[in-house]
Amino acid sequence: MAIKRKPGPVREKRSDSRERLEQEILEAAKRLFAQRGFGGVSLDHIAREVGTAKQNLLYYFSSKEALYRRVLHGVLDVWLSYMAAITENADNPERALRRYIAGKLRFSREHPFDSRVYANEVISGAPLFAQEIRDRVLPALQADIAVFNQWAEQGVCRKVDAAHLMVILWSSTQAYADFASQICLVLGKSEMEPEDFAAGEQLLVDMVLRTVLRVPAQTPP
Amino acid sequence: MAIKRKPGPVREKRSDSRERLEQEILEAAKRLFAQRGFGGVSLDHIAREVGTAKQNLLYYFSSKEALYRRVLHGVLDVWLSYMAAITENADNPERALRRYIAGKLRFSREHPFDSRVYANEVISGAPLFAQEIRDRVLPALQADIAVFNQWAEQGVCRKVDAAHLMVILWSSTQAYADFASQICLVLGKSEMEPEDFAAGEQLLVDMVLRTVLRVPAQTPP
DNA sequence: GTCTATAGCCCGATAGAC
DNA sequence: GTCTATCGGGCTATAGAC
Repeated sequence: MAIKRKPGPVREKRSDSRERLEQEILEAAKRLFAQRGFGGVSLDHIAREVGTAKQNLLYYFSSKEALYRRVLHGVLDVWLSYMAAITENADNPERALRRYIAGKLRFSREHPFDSRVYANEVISGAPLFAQEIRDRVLPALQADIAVFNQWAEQGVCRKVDAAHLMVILWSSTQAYADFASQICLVLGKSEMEPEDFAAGEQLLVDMVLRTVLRVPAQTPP
Repeated sequence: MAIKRKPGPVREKRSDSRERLEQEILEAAKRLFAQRGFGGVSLDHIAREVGTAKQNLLYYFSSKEALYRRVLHGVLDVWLSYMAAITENADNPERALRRYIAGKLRFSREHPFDSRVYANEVISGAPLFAQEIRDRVLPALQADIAVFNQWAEQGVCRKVDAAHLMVILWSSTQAYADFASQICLVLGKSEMEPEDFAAGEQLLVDMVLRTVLRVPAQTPP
């Protein structure tokens, strides 16, 4: 049966398994880079984690740095996918802020390794990442800032320094992933539970709404 | 003159120069560990930075890890020295919070490398540092939390989740050191200036006082 | 696509002259 | 205390058999 040897299905199968292994490599690399940083991880570590040899990693990725860049790129995809709440709810400041904070905290809970890889790279001065941050993160942040300023102009919100508000929102939500080990020590737990994220979210939402909204719309004393 | 050869002065001189070089090594190591993490720095890098050979580093410090531990210990000394504002002003919540935030932001501005070394270590799960955090940071944090709860009991402040408030204060102030490269991109500057720290401080103080104090005591609309 | 083998380099650490 | 020399090992990356 010639059909079995047709390029189509065969290529597809190969491509599928190739893609699956590639994905496994990227996941393992992400976890290790998150924990030890680029310089603290060897291709050998990553290869052992996925049960193959390091030479195979260099078949799928042209170099260690190329692998790291692919990890960074994927991290940014995930990061950005959690950040659209403000522009999507530009007609409703309270809902926009609530959803933005909830989304960023969900990102920290569901993707702690992505968060830490991103943090490591930014702390290092983003040597390999500055351009991608400029091209993909900055436009999103500036759109958010524009929405804040629009709210202030329309008089529906108090005028706040939107750039610094974004810094505070971004860093405090990200802390629940990046600094989890320290938060656990403070809370006296071995790992954070859903109610801890909920408590952080409630406080942060409270702080932001009190500061930004003209009409106090929420929580009891 | 035998006095010149007396052990006292000679030892003191040797000890002084030894201490000076030791301090130079620690400073250079701190800067490099802050930027690249433990695994991303070699003894050679550090030695070149202070103009000596790596073998000399191993004369002053018994191993790379021992050097790193000494850096961490020094970082914690500095970090803690900026954190006493709350317990020192337990009689005046507004002043305590204003000074705490100002102090932590001053730490970020004056000691960005210390801040980043600390952040790197915590992101990695604090493998070498958990004990020292438990022994030195936790007591300070718990004392602060106790002061918050005391304020709430006395009725001078609203009841807030003090642990999560500390997380937000800590992470957002630290962001001005750790994530400076990204904040600069957002602000469109090559480096942050005093007025940027002032703007962040003003917003954060505003948010915290609005949330914590019963009597709105400060800023205009 | 996955193996073995290996080139070529850099690493942390030690030994010993001075 | 600082130097040269060097060990043993791990590193990224390449070459080539299968």
